[in-house]
Amino acid sequence: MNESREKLIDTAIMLFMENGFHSTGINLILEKSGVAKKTLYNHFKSKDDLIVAALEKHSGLFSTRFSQEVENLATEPSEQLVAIYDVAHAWFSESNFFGCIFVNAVGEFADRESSIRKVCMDYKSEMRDYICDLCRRAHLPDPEKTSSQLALILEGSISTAQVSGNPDAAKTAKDTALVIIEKAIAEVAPNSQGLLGRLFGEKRSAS
Amino acid sequence: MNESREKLIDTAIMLFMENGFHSTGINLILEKSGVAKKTLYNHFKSKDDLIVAALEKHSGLFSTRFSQEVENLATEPSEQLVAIYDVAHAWFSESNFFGCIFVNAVGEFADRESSIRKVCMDYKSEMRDYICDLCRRAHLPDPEKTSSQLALILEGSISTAQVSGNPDAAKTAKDTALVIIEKAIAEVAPNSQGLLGRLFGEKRSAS
DNA sequence: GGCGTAAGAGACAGATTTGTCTATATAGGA
DNA sequence: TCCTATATAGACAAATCTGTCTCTTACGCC
Repeated sequence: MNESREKLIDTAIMLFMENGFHSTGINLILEKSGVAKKTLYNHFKSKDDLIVAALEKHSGLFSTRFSQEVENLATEPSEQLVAIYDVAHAWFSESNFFGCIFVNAVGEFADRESSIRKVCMDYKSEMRDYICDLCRRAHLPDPEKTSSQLALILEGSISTAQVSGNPDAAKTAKDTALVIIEKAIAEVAPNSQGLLGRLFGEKRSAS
Repeated sequence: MNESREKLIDTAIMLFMENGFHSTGINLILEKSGVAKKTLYNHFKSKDDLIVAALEKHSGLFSTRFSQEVENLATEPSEQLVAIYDVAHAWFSESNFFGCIFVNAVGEFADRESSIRKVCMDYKSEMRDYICDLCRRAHLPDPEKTSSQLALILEGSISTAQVSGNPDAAKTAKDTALVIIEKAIAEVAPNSQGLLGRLFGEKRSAS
């Protein structure tokens, strides 16, 4: 149901990612999606309304896809925390990687009260909550703090990969995250070097 | 000399930061700067040309201002590495903080061959080189790697503060950077806990 | 004083933008 | 079969954008 509405949103988010929001005209979205202009304004009040809907759908889709791929790579929560950065590396390597669409959106719509901005804030909270949940299940002593740090590292790798065009920013992020996670684990179990060695030993000797 | 040219660039970069590039029209720049349209196109070939010039000037200005403020806060290179995130916190707290203009620019101009993009890549290299130099002077064992990590953490705090509107992302970044720096120092001098305690002890007990 | 360069002020062209409106076609349910 | 949504197709209005061009003013230099 609402097939044309979904096609509009899907086409729009793709074009917004590639060329930005202001730079992408309504007419291009219509042409690429094969939908009539009347239909667009039948579903959406304005272009901004379409932007909000597109960001909202992408937020949900991306979050679930991301956590799904993390779960595909690892089962233990502590391993999943590290796998985040492997998923990020795969993402950065995609030909249609253009950075975080939500950060890009905030760059174009600075108005702090805009609903566009609100979607972006919500998405970032969601990602941090997801990481926080993993920290909790990994029994890290301060999940709130550690998840803020790990989310910030992920954020940094996205921007760095976007500007430099080099996916290896994810590897730097992984190295950094490992140090943070190791330190957090060491705080709650100072003499569990065996566990650490089993989980991360091969990574540390490789670096 | 070239007073109107500089006024154009200064006005443009301010408006680009606040409202984005495509969203900021030539006419607004002219009105705010009090410069005639003829003069603009006398100095610049096109709007894109003005954008490049504005980004280039801002790159130099911001880099020197940033390192200057770091030097004002600390003298020892190892302390300066940490002070970076205090300077960042002050920056995030400014009323006219709109994230990293270079990341925002890449978000709007995805073309990898564009000269706009090139300026952004050069700026990020410059910042990393600056941090790398500090790492070297702090005698950290692997300045290339550590500076990549510290630059990535800084990058993450910028995006996070931009989207959330909360300057405290700089504090999270500082905590994270401290762990990375401590670990790097521990590698080159495993039993210098006294030095570490003197440098960072009060920070650790506060966290 | 005269001259030439640079800038102010803004009309104008041409392209492009968002959004509205009309006319037409199509598909599903009563 | 007919009726009601919903879709297409696209002309059109009104605003806005970049970039050009003309006319006038002002300032520095010889």
